[in-house]
Amino acid sequence: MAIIVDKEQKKKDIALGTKALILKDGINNITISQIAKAAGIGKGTVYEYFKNKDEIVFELVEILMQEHNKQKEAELSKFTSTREKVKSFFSFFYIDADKELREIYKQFTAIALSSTNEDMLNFQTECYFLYEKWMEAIIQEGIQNKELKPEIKELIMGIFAFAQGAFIMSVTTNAITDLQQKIDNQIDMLFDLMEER
Amino acid sequence: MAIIVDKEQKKKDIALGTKALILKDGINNITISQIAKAAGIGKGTVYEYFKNKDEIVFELVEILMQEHNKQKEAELSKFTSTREKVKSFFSFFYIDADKELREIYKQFTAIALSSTNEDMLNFQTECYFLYEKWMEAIIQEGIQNKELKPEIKELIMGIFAFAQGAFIMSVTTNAITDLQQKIDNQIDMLFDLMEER
Amino acid sequence: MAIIVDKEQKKKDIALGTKALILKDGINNITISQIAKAAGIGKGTVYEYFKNKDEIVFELVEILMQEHNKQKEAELSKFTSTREKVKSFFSFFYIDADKELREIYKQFTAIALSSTNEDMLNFQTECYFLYEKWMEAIIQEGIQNKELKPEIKELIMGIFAFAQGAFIMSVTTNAITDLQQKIDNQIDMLFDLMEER
Amino acid sequence: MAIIVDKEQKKKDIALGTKALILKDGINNITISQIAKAAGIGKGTVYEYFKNKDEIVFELVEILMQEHNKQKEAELSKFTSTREKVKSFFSFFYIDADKELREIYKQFTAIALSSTNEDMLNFQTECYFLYEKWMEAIIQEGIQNKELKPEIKELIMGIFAFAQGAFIMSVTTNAITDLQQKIDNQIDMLFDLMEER
DNA sequence: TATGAATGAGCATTCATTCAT
DNA sequence: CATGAATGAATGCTCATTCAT
Repeated sequence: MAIIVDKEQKKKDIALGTKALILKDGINNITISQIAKAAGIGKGTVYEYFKNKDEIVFELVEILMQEHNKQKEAELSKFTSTREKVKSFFSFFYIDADKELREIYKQFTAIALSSTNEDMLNFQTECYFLYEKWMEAIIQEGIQNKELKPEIKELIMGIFAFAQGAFIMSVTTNAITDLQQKIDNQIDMLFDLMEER
Repeated sequence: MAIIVDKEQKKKDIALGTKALILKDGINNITISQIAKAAGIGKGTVYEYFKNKDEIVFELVEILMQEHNKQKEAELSKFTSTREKVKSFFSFFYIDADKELREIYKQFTAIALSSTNEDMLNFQTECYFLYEKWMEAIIQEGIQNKELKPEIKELIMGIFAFAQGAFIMSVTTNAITDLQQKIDNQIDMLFDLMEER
Repeated sequence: MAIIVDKEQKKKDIALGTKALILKDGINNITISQIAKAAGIGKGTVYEYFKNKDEIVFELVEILMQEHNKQKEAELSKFTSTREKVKSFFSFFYIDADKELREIYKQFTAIALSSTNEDMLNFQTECYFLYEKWMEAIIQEGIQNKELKPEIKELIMGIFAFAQGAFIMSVTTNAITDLQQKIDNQIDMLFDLMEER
Repeated sequence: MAIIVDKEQKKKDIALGTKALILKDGINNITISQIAKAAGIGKGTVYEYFKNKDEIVFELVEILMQEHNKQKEAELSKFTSTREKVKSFFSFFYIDADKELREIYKQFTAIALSSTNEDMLNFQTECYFLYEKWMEAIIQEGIQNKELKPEIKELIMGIFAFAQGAFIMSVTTNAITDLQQKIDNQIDMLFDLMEER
């Protein structure tokens, strides 16, 4: 009988093993050798689980995202007001607990911007729609609770763009210092418009 | 004196020579050899003008930005209302005429996100402040014209972040289709709040 | 006893399973993984039947050759004249029915030419002698029938070399188009010399 | 001023440097590293002169062939009878002086047989036509000298195939020992048919 | 000042074979 | 008997940078 291995789990282990490497050296500067060593396996073994280097990064981002989403979901359930939920939603961009994930998100965005890879595009689109639906659900709940006026989702989607842009500015310049305040302000401004009075 | 000017001009020529290459193959996929050939000079000569490959990209972006800013300034002077001026300001992110520059901006942003280079950070910060001042001037003018309520610049700066984020989403996903409308809507929404009635 | 037959049969099955792969991708481009999958067994199991990859190819060629020889023998019995028998003998190099086998023979010849393997040499020598004896029997029969003058076998062996060389030229260049005609001509020429008049 | 290098000469030097390696280890077993070392240059430098590994082998074969052809031409001029010229022509396949070249020819044939490369096919076709023309010229001369009956070239071309095939048999089996005699016999037989009496 | 020849470290990927189960 | 997970050696090729001329 052959050795039975939980392939799915091992994939995850390998991918997660790259996390520390990416944080230390950056996605572009890690080698398959390093990945294999970090996972405690041979170089060839990596290719038993992943077709190529890119896929490892994809897997890692997917794992971390799911993990993050689970935590975020729990976190959001603690808040009752929609405003607080939304603020909490975007706290990813500034809270200390998400620092590492943010660093990976940053690097991943860099790859997305320089890549013409179709898979990358699809992956990012999926992510976008996932968060969009999530946010819609939050908003919808707010509307049903009579918290919010039945406004168009366009406005709330604007916060996505704003938060993303503000985050990028904050990491590519020295000009943005109080990212949390900026994001919260924007959310407050929007909610002041959207809330039922 | 003349020689100095020549040297400066040659730097520009070399950098501008890379533009077509970058648009065709991407910054990450062009070689010093190609750059030298495009500029009609030897590979070694490139290093007489630039310390390394990155600097060439910096120079190019700087040149293009200045050029773009000059055009934008002329363009803005055509509009009388502040709202139109601001809309025109952000039209960079969608008008066809800026397509090429946008592609380079995209790639440059990717570099900025993955680099930890101090020069890069400073360059981006400078750019940010330049545009911030510019926008402030526009807003200030609107206030003096009694067009706008003396609102905080924070709001208008929000559009920067929004536009940047929306742009990045539009190029990294398939989810954003009507970028112009989204940006214009956001501006309109903001101006509806800010305008004197 | 039954088990031994089974083992021998399984070896054949595995080897025959590679045939389609070789025709599709070439001997040099197929992997043990593919071979195992084609045979419906595990990679490790392949090594229960063969010492290494080369041996599988040997086995296949041997099987196909025997198969081919059996068919050829039946075919030859249909002809009464020695000339026709000889022509039929060499038809391997051009008839459509042997196209696949020819492709494998071609690839096998490439291996033989680049290998210094002793087994390979012996295998090829055996094959040579087998065909030589066969041809001798045909010629001998022709002599006994008073069809042929008791000529030296050298001449007829020359056709072997000719046919082989012409075949190789036909597959390594674009210069040889009518291989059948060329081979038949050569045989006719030789028989015109050899036949009793 | 740049360093002036005779690129064409250096290409030749690099290619010729691989000759000993090929004879020692075989074309398939030499690495770019070895080639570079043999040429006394860096690995990268090899790629300044050749697009890939295959091209180096092509270059070598071309050089050796031209060299061989030059010698052969001189050699042939020493003979007056067409029969001797033709025998000398095919002596390549057995004389000791061409042993090395023959080894390379053998390996190159192996590559040709296993490759589907278009360039290889064209190269081989060119070679074939070159030798065909050459042989035609020799035969034509024999006809004009009234040495030969104005026979079809087909017959003489048959020797090409024969010699090639006999050579391949001689190196892939242990069955052919007196290759020279076999080839000479075949030529004699043909000339006995072709000569004016 | 200008050149371009030379470099060599660096890296992703493949695959025949082994061996623990 | 059968397996398939694990391996790691092996290799072609790239390219920013240097430096002799």
